[in-house]
Amino acid sequence: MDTAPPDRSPTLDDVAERAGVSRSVASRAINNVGNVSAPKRAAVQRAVRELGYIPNPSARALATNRIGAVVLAVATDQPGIFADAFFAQVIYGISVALEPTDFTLTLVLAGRPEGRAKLQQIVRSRRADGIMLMNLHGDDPLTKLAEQATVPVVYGGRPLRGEPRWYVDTDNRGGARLATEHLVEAGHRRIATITGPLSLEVAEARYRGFRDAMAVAELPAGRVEHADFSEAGGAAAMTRLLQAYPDLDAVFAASDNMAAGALRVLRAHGRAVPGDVGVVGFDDLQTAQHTDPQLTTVHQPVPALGAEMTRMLLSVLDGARPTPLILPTRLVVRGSTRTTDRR
Amino acid sequence: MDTAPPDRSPTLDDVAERAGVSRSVASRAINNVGNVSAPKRAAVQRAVRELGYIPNPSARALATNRIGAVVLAVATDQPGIFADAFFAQVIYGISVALEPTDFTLTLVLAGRPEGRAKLQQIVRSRRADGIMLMNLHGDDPLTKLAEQATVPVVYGGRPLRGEPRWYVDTDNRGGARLATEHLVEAGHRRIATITGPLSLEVAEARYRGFRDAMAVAELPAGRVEHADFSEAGGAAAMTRLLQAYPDLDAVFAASDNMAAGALRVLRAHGRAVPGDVGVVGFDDLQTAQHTDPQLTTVHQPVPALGAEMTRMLLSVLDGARPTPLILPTRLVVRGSTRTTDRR
DNA sequence: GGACGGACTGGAAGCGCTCCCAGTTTCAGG
DNA sequence: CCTGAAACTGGGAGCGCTTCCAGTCCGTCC
Repeated sequence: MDTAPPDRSPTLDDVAERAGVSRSVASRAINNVGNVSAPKRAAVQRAVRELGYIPNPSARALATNRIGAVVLAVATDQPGIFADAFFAQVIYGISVALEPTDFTLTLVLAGRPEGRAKLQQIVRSRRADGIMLMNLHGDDPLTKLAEQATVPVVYGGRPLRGEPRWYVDTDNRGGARLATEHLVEAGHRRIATITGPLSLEVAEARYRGFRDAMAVAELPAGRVEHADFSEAGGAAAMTRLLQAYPDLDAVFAASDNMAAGALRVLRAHGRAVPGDVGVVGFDDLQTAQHTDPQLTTVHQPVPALGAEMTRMLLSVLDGARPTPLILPTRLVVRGSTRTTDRR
Repeated sequence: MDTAPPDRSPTLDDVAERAGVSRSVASRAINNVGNVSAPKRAAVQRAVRELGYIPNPSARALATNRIGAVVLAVATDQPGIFADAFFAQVIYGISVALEPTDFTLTLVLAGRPEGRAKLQQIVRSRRADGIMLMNLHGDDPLTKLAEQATVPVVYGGRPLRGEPRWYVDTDNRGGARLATEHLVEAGHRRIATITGPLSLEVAEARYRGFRDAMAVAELPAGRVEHADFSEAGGAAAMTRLLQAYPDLDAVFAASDNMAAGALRVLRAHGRAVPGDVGVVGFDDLQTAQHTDPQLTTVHQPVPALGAEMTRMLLSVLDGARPTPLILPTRLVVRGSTRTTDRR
């Protein structure tokens, strides 16, 4: 018997020996780089199959300085951000885009200092070939880390200041504008908005889109409360809005969660939706379909966001120099807004 | 000037040279293994600091055959499973538990064949030191993979058949029992249930808990429809239930999403909740608070599930032999059930 | 004072792979 | 039949780290 010892997984040398070629030829055959004659290539492939050979990634990484991993870093310290499906959907998109490749996804929650340190460690020690960075707040120290990184960084959403070289974003401004225009068309005039935290570019952009539409419609855009994208925050903001502007007849909430909170408060105050007050959200997460009435909202392609970030990063790693990408949004009309002008 | 060339990150040799010791001593000092005198240890630490030395993980992995990564594999092919926050919460728990360690989290969606192949690749090539495996269906081929794996596998939830050596689960049966008992105590007698797919142990366990409680209360447990844990599936099942058992006065749905769907159908059929029909869900995800009325449900500690899986895996990697862990559930009473017996 | 044991040390051998480069073979063209 | 270029091959030098082990140094005890 000359079967390989079963307690050790086969190495490239084993493959080479079995195929009757040198290690270099085996390596070249396996990696599909040139200069291997057809018969030897076939012999190597056969040996690989017979031995069940799998290259050792550590050894390969050591030799090539390429790891075969990308990291998704989410810059948040609040568990709440993981309370809805947004990031799950992003991750899903990334995973699908990564499937046909040999890359692996590493996940880092870079909110709290420990997580940041970890990300820094990963980046500095080259445990990943590239970074996807999401949810940066205005003055986030991660921006610096990203700038100094020796591996490419693709942003998901833009940071508040500066324009990174590579990013994928959603058309937040356009979407917010769409939502507001929809309310205007339905005959609403005293439209309020609940924004997200303005230290987030996405919140800022949606607020700007709201003001764009209001300006075009020549309506006052002063009915504003700020919240934190959460249901509770939305509810609190709605309460404040009702107190400050009891005459409001519509609300554009910059997230579905906040819209859900607003809906709850409106019902508690006896305001009918959409009869008395129209409500539009943003995101089109599952939540939007669970509210009563179901939420008219702006759909953004969340898995596509993850997938496109991944594709962009991979193309950069591949030497390409892609341009930033803005994904489209669209309005999904459900039950929380009237579709016809009643006045 | 004899500063290190800036284009190359410092290696262990650089550290050793600067500290005036040999590479071996430097290595031992850095890894805190014995036989290094105090002054040399201090010298090494100083050199590490001054040079900003970070060990190269690939080289270390190659030499030690330990990678410093664990993988979370989610055995699903439906994007829907990522539509709610469940897995996001698990991931959050894992990340937090991993933070104080040097381990990194790799995520694999092992639903579709490509993903499975990838997981297999990762396991066989030792790209990870251990696996956390979730959401196994009854006859999932991954079970085999897990059995053959040379690295430890911790299950999140039990597989339908067999009892793995290491797992963390939620007390699904007890929770379902709690939920059903609650309905019984509120005076309901014609209680139906909407189960999850019974190829999932979790669905099976919750169904069993329901029957447990019904048996104790000496009530018939035949009002049953099966669904897929989703909102739409829950709605469809509710429709079927109403048709088959128009007299039902309560529903235990095995997930919040299905309960939300049930709620929607009940309202459409003019059944008041909780007046005419009491509804209890399971999970206590965010959804449960967004429905109208808010959902009485069984709370399960999802981040803790992730965290405990992680801790268990790490302890196994550390040589310990922990026993399986069942996390407690508790009933959260909200608006979808009456709290007092009205009859 | 010499021998012995324990604490340290550092040279060197890998871990498994890639890739440079020198050498060999092949073959077309003159 | 010879020459030179092109195609292919395989030896070997790393990549940066851990760890075995033989050796050195020291203090101590008889």
